[in-house]
Amino acid sequence: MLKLYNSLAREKQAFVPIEPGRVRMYVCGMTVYDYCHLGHARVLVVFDMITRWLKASGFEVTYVRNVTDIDDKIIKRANENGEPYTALTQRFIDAMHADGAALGVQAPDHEPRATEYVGKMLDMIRALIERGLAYPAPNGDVYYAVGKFATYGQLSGKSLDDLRAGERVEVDPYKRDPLDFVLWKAAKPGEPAWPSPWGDGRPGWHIECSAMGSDLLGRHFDIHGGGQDLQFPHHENEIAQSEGAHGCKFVNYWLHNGFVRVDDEKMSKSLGNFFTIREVLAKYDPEVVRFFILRAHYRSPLNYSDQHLDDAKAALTRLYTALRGIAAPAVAIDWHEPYAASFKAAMDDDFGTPEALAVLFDLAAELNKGGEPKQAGLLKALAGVLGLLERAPEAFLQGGGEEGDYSAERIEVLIQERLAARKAKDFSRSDAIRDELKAAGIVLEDGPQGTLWRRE
RNA sequence: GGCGCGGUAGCAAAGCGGUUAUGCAGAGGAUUGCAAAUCCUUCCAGGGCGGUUCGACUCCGCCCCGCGCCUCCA
Repeated sequence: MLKLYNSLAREKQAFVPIEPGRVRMYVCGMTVYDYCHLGHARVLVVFDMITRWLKASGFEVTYVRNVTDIDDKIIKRANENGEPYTALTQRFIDAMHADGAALGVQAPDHEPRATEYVGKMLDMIRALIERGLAYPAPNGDVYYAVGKFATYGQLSGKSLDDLRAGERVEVDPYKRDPLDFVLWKAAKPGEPAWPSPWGDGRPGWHIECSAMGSDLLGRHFDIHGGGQDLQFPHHENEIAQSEGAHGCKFVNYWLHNGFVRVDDEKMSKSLGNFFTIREVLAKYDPEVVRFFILRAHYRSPLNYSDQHLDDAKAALTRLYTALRGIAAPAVAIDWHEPYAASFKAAMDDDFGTPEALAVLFDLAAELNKGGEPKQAGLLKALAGVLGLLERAPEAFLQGGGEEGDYSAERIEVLIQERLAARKAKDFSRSDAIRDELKAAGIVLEDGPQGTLWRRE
């Protein structure tokens, strides 16, 4: 039985889908005005892992991850670059897809873009006004009247009074309550705009997810996810909009992943302490990055540093090393088999990937003691559920690092030369060859089946 | 100020009221021409103070420290 931590209830709960056997999940994706950083990588990988586990558990999953392709920062960046905002967003959507694919992230079933849903958003805003939950202001903006939504604050555990006490934003004079948020933003001259009953403008940020979620998954669906920083105000406002406009429960389970940190501080655009996925992939194998992310529990903070990536690489190397030289058969997982059962128990407990990975290491140790090929198949199958160990071991072990002056062919030639030297008991020559390769980051390992090599 | 999360061995990171987490690093041994990989053995824990309990890293309270949200943010 899958249990997951529901931010709305602030506790782990048994997962019961609305429709038996089916899961409908929405995750807030990226605002596309720059390259994705590691924090974005975490959202991509974590919810990919969650989707894979739901599917492995037998659910049919509909996974929606949106793209915010219109907002202030996009307009600003496009103006700075002197290009149409659509050119900017398309470029970074393409980059995001490339980064995600590198990290082994499967494409969501739907990837709606905000600009495609302006009509649906206007419908919702209209409904909110009719229900007395929103009001147009004289400046052409439309605001949500937070005080009219009785349960506002349910997700973030904040009361309106507390929020007012902590208010530190300049108050918009057109808002009836400083905490009211914008649904529709009047366009300034020259800005991208769509026609509306309240004048030309563009949607506020929060309304897009309400509109896209209900359109693709229905007004009431199972899981809504995103980074912890979206819990308030974004997700709180989504609830107010969706439940306000539709008059029914919006989402049953809210999932929030923890931050990636640098020097114990949140990695973020505003702090400027971020590393893009591409920067990291220039130094580390994408699977190492994926492993690094899954090695921590999805709700825990994850500190980024080269040392931690090096650790992840060493750990992943151990798994691939265990599989080396074994013809692993394709195995259909029997979830009653002891290792598989432990793995499942870990994953069913709020997606406990650290413990699930520990099971893989136990299996690898078993394999190293002379286990059967079937166990190698099981190791690959279980790891595959997490999107790991899907390559041939040699491809991982020999693929890392820079090729430099040593191609695989050149290394083979040197190995043969060393072999001949060893046969002739010319150990100084054979050691010289190994030292030469070692200096280039290539390790030789003599075994019963001959000499194997890998890049460090 | 309000609300919330966390402090585990050298580093990273989990579960668990009593039994080896796991990976890397360290020590000893096996193996190896030498190595590497692997195996065996082993060292190193649970911020502080109280409480509950036969027994707490695990539950409760207080304190200290760190972090997050309350403003765009994954």
